[in-house]
Amino acid sequence: MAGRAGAGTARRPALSRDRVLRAAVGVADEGGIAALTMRRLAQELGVEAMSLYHHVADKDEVLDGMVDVVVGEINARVSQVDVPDGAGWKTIVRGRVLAARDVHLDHPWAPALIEARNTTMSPTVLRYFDGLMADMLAGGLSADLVHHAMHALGSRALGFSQELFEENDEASDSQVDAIMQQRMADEYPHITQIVMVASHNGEDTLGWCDDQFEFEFGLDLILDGLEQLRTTAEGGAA
Amino acid sequence: MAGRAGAGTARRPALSRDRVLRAAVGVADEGGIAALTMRRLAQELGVEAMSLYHHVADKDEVLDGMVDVVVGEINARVSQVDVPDGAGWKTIVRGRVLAARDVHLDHPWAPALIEARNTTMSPTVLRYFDGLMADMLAGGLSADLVHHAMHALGSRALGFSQELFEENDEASDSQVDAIMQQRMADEYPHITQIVMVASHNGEDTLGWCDDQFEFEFGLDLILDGLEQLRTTAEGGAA
DNA sequence: ACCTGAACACCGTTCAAGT
DNA sequence: ACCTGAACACCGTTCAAGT
Repeated sequence: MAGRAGAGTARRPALSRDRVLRAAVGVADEGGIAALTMRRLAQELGVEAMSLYHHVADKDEVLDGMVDVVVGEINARVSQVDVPDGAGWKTIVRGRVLAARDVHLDHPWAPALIEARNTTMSPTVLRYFDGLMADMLAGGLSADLVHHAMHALGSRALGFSQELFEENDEASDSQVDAIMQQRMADEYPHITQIVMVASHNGEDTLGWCDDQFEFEFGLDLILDGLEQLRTTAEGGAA
Repeated sequence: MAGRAGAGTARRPALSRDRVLRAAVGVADEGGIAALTMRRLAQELGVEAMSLYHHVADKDEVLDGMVDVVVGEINARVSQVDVPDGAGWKTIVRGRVLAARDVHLDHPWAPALIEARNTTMSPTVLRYFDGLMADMLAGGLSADLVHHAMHALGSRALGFSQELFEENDEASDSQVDAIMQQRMADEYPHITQIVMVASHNGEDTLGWCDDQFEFEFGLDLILDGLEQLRTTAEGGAA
């Protein structure tokens, strides 16, 4: 239709903030967040590094924008989750949060980035939180309790919890294991005991945690606690 | 006693791994973690940057070491907390965790660093966790439940929770506020409602969260939930 | 208007020397 | 053995110039 090049037809899609951010997410998905340099990002877009600065102020804006892209995906997915008609607030909130968690599985760098920069005030994030709070208020929690609930959930509200026991690739070195295990048993008997029980329950000694189960366990613990506060005193802890 | 210089008397304390790490903590306490460069750290110690590499392999080792220093402080403080004699496991664990939290107040960079690098496997951190698990096991929680409990606590076990609603300095710009508040009320009605209630309860609109209260609220919610699981079915969630 | 090349000020780190 | 100076390979970013 349009005659001038780059009007609507676009031979190569013109550079834009949106395209920059999406490319950044792609780079991070492939190579991790450390692989994301301005030069690498430019290369991905077939352009010189300095061209990026016409669409984003600096790298910080790129990082914030990436969080926005991910939370945007979360919002999209959350709005598709259909809830059983008579579902209680716990079920609804649970569904939202687990949907959010699913998105993070595609972007393993996202949780750390969300925490590192405190991107809480972007419209995308605010929209997500607003929806979550709406569900709780509709469920009969007082405004006060909803406030505390958000704090109690912390990053769980956004679908992740910092895994303090991350997979440690080096740990599978089995020569060290034999010696280490004895050392461990001596010096940290209680950790050892817990690890033993956990590994009897399921997978092997290392990489022994079912992350999905543990996430849901913690989430349910908090939601159940909140429900109990709702039905009794309301507002204060303990 | 010793004749040779640098044996025990030490005119200027010789460079050592320990002195490097302590200096690093000092730099981060003053200027934040971003201020910590190898060159700045060397300068702090009155030495050339490259001298550091005789005591630490690289910057990563410095960062891991800093976490160790902080968790070392936590262990020191935790061991001083005296518990009332007939105290239950909840009180004991609560006391440990809140003592840990106190330490982080001196090192605001530490939580983010602990999460960024997964320093869970250092002896210092393992000792802390072992003690925490010991308290729970002694309190009658099954090994299985202790395992889930650690996951549910997440970073709270180490005395912090990522504040998703961090203080935002810029937000105090009151010219923007008037317009923003209306915008906020329109677009995010539930957030607005919760903020209003919270600000009526105590301090002003912004910086409206009592972090200490919220931390204890979340902690108690989890501990109470665990106690309930202990006294009933044990082991599984929900 | 958008994009570029060269350059600047900074990193962490290596290497060959110094004592 | 410990420490140093110069250098290398990378950053993010600025600036003057191209079209």
